[in-house]
Amino acid sequence: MSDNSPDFTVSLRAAGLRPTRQRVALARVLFEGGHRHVTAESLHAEVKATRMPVSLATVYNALNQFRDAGLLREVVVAPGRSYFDTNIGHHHHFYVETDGELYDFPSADVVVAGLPAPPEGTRLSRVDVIVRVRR
Amino acid sequence: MSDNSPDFTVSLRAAGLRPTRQRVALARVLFEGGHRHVTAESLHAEVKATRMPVSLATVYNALNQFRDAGLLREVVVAPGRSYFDTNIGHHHHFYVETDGELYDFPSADVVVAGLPAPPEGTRLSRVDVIVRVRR
DNA sequence: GCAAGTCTTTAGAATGCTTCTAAGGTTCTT
DNA sequence: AAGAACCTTAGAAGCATTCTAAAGACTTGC
Ligand SMILES: [Mn+2]
Ligand SMILES: [Mn+2]
Ligand SMILES: [Zn+2]
Ligand SMILES: [Zn+2]
Repeated sequence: MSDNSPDFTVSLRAAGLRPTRQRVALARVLFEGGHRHVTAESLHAEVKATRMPVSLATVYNALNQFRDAGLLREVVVAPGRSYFDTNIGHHHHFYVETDGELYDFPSADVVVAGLPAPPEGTRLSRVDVIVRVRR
Repeated sequence: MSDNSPDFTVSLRAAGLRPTRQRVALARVLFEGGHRHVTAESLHAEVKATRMPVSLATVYNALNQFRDAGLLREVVVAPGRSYFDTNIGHHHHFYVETDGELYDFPSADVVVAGLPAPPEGTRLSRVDVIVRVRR
C-alpha cells in the first residue's frame, strides 16, 4: 500500500476473514471515519453509493461476521430494529423512540452498582443500558 | 361475579377496552398468577389450553393494546425476540443469551447514577438495564 | 503464473414474526 | 331489541433476516 489509508486487508485477515472486495469496501465505510451506528439497509445504501455494488445478503453476512469477530457490536433497541455499532468500547446508549436515532454516551460517567449475582450456572456477558427518550 | 377471582372486566374497561371473551381470557392467563414474561406464541399456546380458542392475531392485538394501556411492558432482548412483561414496576432483567430466558431483578438494589442529560428536545421515557449472561 | 482447492458472493426463495384486510360476530347504548 | 361501534378472525401481506445453490474470487502449492 502506498497511500495512508488504514489497511483493512490486515485487520480482516487478523479476524480470520478473507479480504474480499466487498468486505474491504464495507470495512472502509464502517471504520474509516468516527464511530457509527448502522443498520444493514443503511450500510447497504452507503456502500452502493461508493460504486462498489454489494448485495444485501453480503451486507448481512459481513455484519454478522464482523460482530462475531469482535469488530462490531449489535444493539437491539426495538422489535425488528437492530443497529451495528463500530464503537466496541464500554459505553451505553440513548435511544430516541420517536425517530429511531441512537446516540452513545460514555460508560465512564455512569455507575451501575449493586447488580445481583448472575443466575446459577451463568457468566456475565455484557450489561446494556438503554436510556429511552422521546421528542 | 360470585367467586373471588379478580374482575378483569373492570380493569379492561378502565383501560378503555371492551371486556370481550378473548381479552378476559388473556387477562386471566396473564394477570391471575405472579409476574410473567410471555411471547405472543407462548401466550397463544396457554390460552388455547384453557379451551377458549383465540386467534394469534387477537393475541398480538391484545398484547399491543395492553402494553399501550400500561398493563404490560415490552422488553426487547434480541432481534425478533420480544417479551411482554406483566411486571410494570421498576425492575431490570437478566437475559440468558444461550437459551432465551428472562429473569427479573428489583431496581431497588441497583443504582444507575450519573446518566448524562437527555439529548436536546427529548424527555426521559425509561431506562432499561439488560444484564446479558451465558451458560 | 496456473491450477486446484477453498471460501465468498449473489439472486431469489424461504423463513419467522408481526401486522393488515375485510367480512362476520360481539358488545354497548338508547 | 335495534342500531352503532367495536372486535375477532382466517388468510394474505409485510418486513427483516437467513438460506440455497450456482457462479465467482481468493489462496496455496507448484
Ligand atoms: Mn444478526
Ligand atoms: Mn409489538
Ligand atoms: Zn454505540
Ligand atoms: Zn420483567
